[in-house]
Amino acid sequence: MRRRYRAPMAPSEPQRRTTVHDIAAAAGVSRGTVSRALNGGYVSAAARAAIEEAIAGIGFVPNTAARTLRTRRSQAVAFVALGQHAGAFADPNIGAVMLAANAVLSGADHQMVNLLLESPRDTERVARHLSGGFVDGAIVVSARAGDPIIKVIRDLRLPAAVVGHPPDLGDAVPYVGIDNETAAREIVSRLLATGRRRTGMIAAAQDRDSCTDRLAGYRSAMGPAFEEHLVVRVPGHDHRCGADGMRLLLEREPAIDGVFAASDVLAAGALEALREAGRAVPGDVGVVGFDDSPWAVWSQPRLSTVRQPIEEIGSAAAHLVLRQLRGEPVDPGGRILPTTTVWRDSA
Amino acid sequence: MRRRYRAPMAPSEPQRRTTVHDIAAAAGVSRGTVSRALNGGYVSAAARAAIEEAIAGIGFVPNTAARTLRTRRSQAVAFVALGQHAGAFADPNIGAVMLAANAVLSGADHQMVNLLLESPRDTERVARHLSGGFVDGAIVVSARAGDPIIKVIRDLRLPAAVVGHPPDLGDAVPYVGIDNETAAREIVSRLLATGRRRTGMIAAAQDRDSCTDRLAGYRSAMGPAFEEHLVVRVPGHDHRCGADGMRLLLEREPAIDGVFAASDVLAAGALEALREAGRAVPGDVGVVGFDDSPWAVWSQPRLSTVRQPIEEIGSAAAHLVLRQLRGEPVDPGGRILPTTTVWRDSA
DNA sequence: TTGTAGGCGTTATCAG
DNA sequence: CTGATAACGCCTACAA
Repeated sequence: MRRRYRAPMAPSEPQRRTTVHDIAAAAGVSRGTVSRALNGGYVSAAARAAIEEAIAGIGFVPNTAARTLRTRRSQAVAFVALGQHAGAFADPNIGAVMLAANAVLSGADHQMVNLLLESPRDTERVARHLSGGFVDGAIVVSARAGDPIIKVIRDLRLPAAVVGHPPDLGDAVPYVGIDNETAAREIVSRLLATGRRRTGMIAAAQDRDSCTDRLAGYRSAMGPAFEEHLVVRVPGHDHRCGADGMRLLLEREPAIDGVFAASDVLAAGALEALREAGRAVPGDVGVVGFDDSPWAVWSQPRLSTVRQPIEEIGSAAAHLVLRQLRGEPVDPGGRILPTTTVWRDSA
Repeated sequence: MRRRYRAPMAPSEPQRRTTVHDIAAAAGVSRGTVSRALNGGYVSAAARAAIEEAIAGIGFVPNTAARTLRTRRSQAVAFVALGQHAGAFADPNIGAVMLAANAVLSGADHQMVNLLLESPRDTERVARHLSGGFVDGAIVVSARAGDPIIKVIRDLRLPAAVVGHPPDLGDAVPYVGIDNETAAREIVSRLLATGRRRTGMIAAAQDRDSCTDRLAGYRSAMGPAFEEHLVVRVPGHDHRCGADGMRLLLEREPAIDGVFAASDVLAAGALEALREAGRAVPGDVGVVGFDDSPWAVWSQPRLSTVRQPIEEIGSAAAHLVLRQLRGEPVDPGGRILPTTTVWRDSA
């Protein structure tokens, strides 16, 4: 039952909102008293009651901008995601980090604001936001070497924490992450221990520390058996890249019997290519991934992979920022959290 | 090469930042002139040059809080995601909407601020943020009937747009979405046209309009053939729910030869259950999904599904808010964007 | 074209 | 315990 005509909505003129002033007048006290009542200072029971009644009656929400201006604190922390091309927020890892960080910040009564960086134009505007007192601190995820936003944060001395550690990070900003190299070495070693003779790797673009480190771990596990042509590099993290990478690997080394993919989604793509090629997994070829993402459990067969303590990473980053906000000293450098190898059916 | 000892970072005392005042002094002009130079007013070439030099020399970023307080505009728009339990931001649909909205807002030099709502505590704080002049407008995604944040926005008369339309939305907030019912009817009809006799549906929890509408579309396509026991309801959108739902359906109706899943991820789960049960897809059972998400193309076989114009939805929502911000009247009610049926291999 | 001054809504200081 | 009063940093009449 759709109405035939609906008047366009009036151009929204921001209605005047009630202020401390109004509350003070309604309650018959001074603005100072209202402010103290709100922020937990000494206020007589009578005054407090009058103020609460006034607020209940005419409603009141403190103006954030004014409060921020005065106190120099916004009670907000930025969650900055460097999203190149596609959705950084769509990455399940980042989503989980975000959720965990939000929970911690929320508990400390801080608002998490997500800032998405995609274009240079974004960078500039986000830099302005960070500099302009919009937030008290920042958590940065998926930064690459040379990301300008890191420099902005450092110059600003904005309390911050970085998830992962871009090579050029330095000591000015603490970070939290995992030991990608060791984790990769462990799972590859385990794969080799299942009797594989020719094990390759599907590696991703090398502009992020996690990628180089995982490759290093593979190399170290392979030891003298390492051969350059067993490593294919793919541009992105999607299953098509994984499939293409696997096909290339099969071409280069038809006798391949093991594959380490730099992420589960790549491994899932590899499974597809192997299926096409008529190779059995794990019979003919053992496959392992990284991340323990939804792909890992939905794949056929389910992937053996490395689980990162994502939630812990998110909350550690949040705590790192909060600690700085409270003025407590924090050790520079990184917090490395432990990973676990999850052994399933693909190897 | 790890240093053995690193001094803890000094508790960050927010350094004093340079203000218009400083720039004015350095450039030998008044604060008013500096402000005008920044905001495009009449300024002599000489003054402008001096000001720019001063800024280049000592650096300057306008204080957002002060500017917001004065102009009553924050140049920021909230992207509010009602994330129940798990990551709303992990949902690829929401991620894509977000990206598209960000692109539009970014082009209009507005900052998109993501606000994540999970707990009641979040709701309260986010309401405060929206009310407190932190943002000029809001885009709301995945709201359900009765979500308190909608009421907050309505009461505030905050320029906003809702993605999807919770049943109790009313006319105060414009929305943008798709016609779930028609889209569902179309794809189910097409499935039926492949000669299926017993077609069931895996439906999700009914607290969201999209779910009820998709169910309605299925029902309408089925016509007199509709039977209550052919519909199973599952609590969430993950592939396990899909698999469980499919198993239940097989149990209730062993002769089933068609399934409409309310989302691709559910359909993917259904495929798994069908594989277990030894049913061929699409030979024995035809399966269709909804969303055209990554699941659809990675499944074996690839899913026939409904594609939503996600990017258009995101940018339409952003434009809706921007238009209100510019004071232009907008028609209340909804913008319904067209969907397309994507026919692949699963039916 | 430029300088001056008032005020946006809060909180904090300081007398009462 | 409470009430004035002065900032916080910026923009914008208004006057020069």
